[in-house]
Formats: sequence, structure tokens, C-alpha cells
Amino acid sequence: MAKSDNEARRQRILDAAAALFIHYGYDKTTVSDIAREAGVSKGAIYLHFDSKDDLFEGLLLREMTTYSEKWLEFIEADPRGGTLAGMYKNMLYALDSSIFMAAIFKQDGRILGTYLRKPDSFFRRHRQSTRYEFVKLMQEVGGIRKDVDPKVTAHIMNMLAYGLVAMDEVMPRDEIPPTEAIIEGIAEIMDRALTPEDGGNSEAGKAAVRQIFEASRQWYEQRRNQEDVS
Amino acid sequence: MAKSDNEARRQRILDAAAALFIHYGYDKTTVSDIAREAGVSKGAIYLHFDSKDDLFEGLLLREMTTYSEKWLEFIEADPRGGTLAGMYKNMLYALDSSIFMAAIFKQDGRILGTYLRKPDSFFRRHRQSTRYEFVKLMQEVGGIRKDVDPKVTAHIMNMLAYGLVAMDEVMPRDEIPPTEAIIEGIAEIMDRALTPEDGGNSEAGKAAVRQIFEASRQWYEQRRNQEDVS
DNA sequence: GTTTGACCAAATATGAAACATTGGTCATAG
DNA sequence: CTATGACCAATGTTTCATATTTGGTCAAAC
Repeated sequence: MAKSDNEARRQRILDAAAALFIHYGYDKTTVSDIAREAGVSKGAIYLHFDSKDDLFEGLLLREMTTYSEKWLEFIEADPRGGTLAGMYKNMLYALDSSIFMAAIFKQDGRILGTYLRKPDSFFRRHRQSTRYEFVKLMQEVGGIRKDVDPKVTAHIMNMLAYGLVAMDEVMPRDEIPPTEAIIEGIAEIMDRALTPEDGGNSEAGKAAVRQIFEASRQWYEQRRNQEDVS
Repeated sequence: MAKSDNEARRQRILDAAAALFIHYGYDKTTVSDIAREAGVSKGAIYLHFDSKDDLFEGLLLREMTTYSEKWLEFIEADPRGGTLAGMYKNMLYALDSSIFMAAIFKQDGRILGTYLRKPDSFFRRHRQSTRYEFVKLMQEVGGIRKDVDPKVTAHIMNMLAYGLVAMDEVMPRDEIPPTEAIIEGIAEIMDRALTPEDGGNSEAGKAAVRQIFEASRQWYEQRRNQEDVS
């Protein structure tokens, strides 16, 4: 079934959905709630999405895309954005700037609710381990020392990203230093530990990021089209 | 009420409890189960502990003590154990070597069950942030560069320790590199990022660890005695 | 003195049935 | 055409009575 091409409304619906999912979580947010919040009828929602799950996945896709774009934007704006530390730092900033993206990353049960357990959830279908590709590419380009194991390094980066968004589950928020201080601290550590002796090539780094970005952009686009024909 | 001084039996009970809690969790492990597993009568358990919670806390204390001791032992055995990387690495090994300790650290709901939510749980009563003290002391002793913020550094160390034991909640185990590789990778990163130019003084480091260890040992002991008179 | 396990009140689990809400549809309105 | 919201089957929640289990005790056995 073809979907409505009223893109503005589609975005309004996703905006409303994002706000409600973040506040009430997937389970306690109803399709009617979303319709009311977006100022459209319930039927209109089904002109854009096949189901509540489809809507949810549309939101996931949109947020992940926004996150990617924001990351690239931060990097391009940062003179040292092409170095490993710069890239990683800006990635963490991008991650931290979207509550929903952080929820996705930490698989937050409060927000993702029963969607997490669905046997054919987005997360089960696409288990992207993009960070490894990223580290490997950076290493090839000379942005990361050659003598570290890219798999392990990628995993440690994942651990830190996870810690950044999930640490509040295990300790009171007021004992956690400000996010910015943590990100800068991590960037400093990564810089000292992973940047090659020669300081690395920032422009080559930026080129690599653009490459990764382009690949994931295509992936997202393909995903969206694929949803349309289902 | 005075408690039985049959220490061997007390340990057998705690051993049984540890095994059962790890396998079935706090909620689904009954006092009778523990008694059967330990080969004693239910009454005998109440000769050692005031309540199920008291038993559980006794186990917490014992495991934390064992973890501390193991850490010190690893450090003393490691020639480079007095350097920051050596200490941190051995801490992670000690943490990883006890399933129960890892559960405590990640506040694992599967194992800790409803005990976590108790208003006067051990975790609420003692919110130890020992890692900060550790980093500060190490810095004073010259084992960590002076130009890093100890609070942030301590937090990042916590994030990594958390990631080490909790990452399996967010990604399938078979995508996670072997624990040993991760620990070695972290140690290498920390070494490059935090060890001072002069390489640091391993012996001074060991002395500092002994000092921390002694302080926490006393704390544990005090805790145990305090429980006894309640 | 110790140790035990049958015993009990309190907590928790179970199931049925009444009740409420939700995702999704589609005849009707615009 | 597009958009709507009343409607419905299905799913989820609440209630309440009943059954089971559990933490903890203590009189009796050792």
C-alpha cells in the first residue's frame, strides 16, 4: 500500500511520537495519544505507517539519521575534527544530544518497553557494529596507531559510549561529573593513547568520516524505501 | 544476640548462598534452599544471621573483602603491579573473577532481585566512591599525570569497569572480544594516557595500594563487628 | 550448650472473571 | 481523492478469593 506523501505531517507525527515515547515509554504511549499530540486523527497516522511498530521504526531511523548528520556537522565544524579524538568526541556529543538516540544505544527498557523483546524488532534485524569498521578505516588512513587491535579498540570505545549514557543506572546522578567534562576527558585519553606519533592527518580523517557517513546514509535511505514497499 | 562462632559452618552457608544467588537470584533462593545446599538445618542459619537480608549482606561483605584481597595479591605478584596500568588491570581481573562481585558492581537485577529496592539496603547505606580516593592518592604519589582531573578520571575508570561487566546486556556475547583482550587493551590505553613522563614509581604505587587496601580492610572489619552487635 | 525441623503468621503466587484500553479498520464526511 | 473517528476484536489490567510458599521461631532432641 502506498503511503501518504504529506511529509510535513509525517514529521509532526514523529515529533509527537518522540516526545511521548521519551516521557511515557513505548508501552504507555498509545497511537491515539500520538494523534492528539500531533494534532491529526488516528486514521491519518495509518496513512503514513503500517502499524505502531512501523511508526516506531520510522522514528528510530529518523533519529539515527539525525544523529549521523549531527555528528558529521560537528566534525566538519571542528578544526581538529578529523583527528581520532576529535571524531570520537564529536560522536559522543552527538550521541548525548539526543535523548532518544541515547535510549537506543543503552537499550533503555524504560523508553523502548516491550518493543525490545519483539522477536523481529529493528534491533534484532540489524545488528550494526559500525564502530569496528570505523576504527579499521581510521587505522588504514593513519588516524590511529597501527599497533592496537581494532576490534578491541572499537569495543572499548563502545564501552565508553555506553558508560556515558548508562552510568546513571548504577550511581546517583549527582555523583556523575558533568557530561562535557567526561567527554573531554575521554577525548584526551583517546588522543594520548591512540593518535600515532606523527599526530595523524586530520584531513584524511575527515575524508574517512565522510566515507563512513555516506555509506550509512545510503543504508538508511535503502531502509526507508524498503519499508515503503512492504 | 550473640552469633555462633562456628566459622567453618558460616563459610559453608555463605558458599551455598553464593552459588544459589548467582544461579537463581535473591528472590527465588529460599533460606531452606541455602540450608539444604550447605548441609545444615534452617535453624542453624539463624544461629549465624539475623535474617535473610543479614545473610545476604554478610555475603556481600565477604565477596567484597575477597575481591580486595585478590586485587592486592595480583598487584603484589605483578612486577609492574605498582604502575597505574598494572593496578587498574589487576583490579579489572579481580572484578571479573567473581561473578557475584560483578553482579554487585553492575547492580544486576537478575541476581540482586528485590534486595536492590529495599529502602535500607547495603547499597543505599554505604555509597562508596572509593575509586576517586584511589586516583587522587595515585596522583599525589606521582603514579598519574598531574594534569588530569582526578574526579573525571576516576569516573572514566568506573565507566570502563562497568562496561566490562555490563556490556553483555546491550550486545550479544559473541560480538564481545575475550575479556582478557579487553582488559589488556584498557590497561594499554590507560598506561599511555595517564602514566607520567618519567614512567612513574612502581614501588610508591604499591605502597599507595597497600594503604588503600588497609583502609578498606578496616572498614570491612568494622562493618562486620557492627553487624554482630545489632 | 547446640542443633534441629515441624510449625505458623505473613507474604506471595495463582486463576477466574469482570472490566478497561488499545491497535487497527472502514463506512462516512468533507 | 484525502481525512476522520466510531467501532470492534484482541489484549491488558484489576479484583478478589484461594492456594502455596517463605522467613523466622522455638519446644524438643541431642
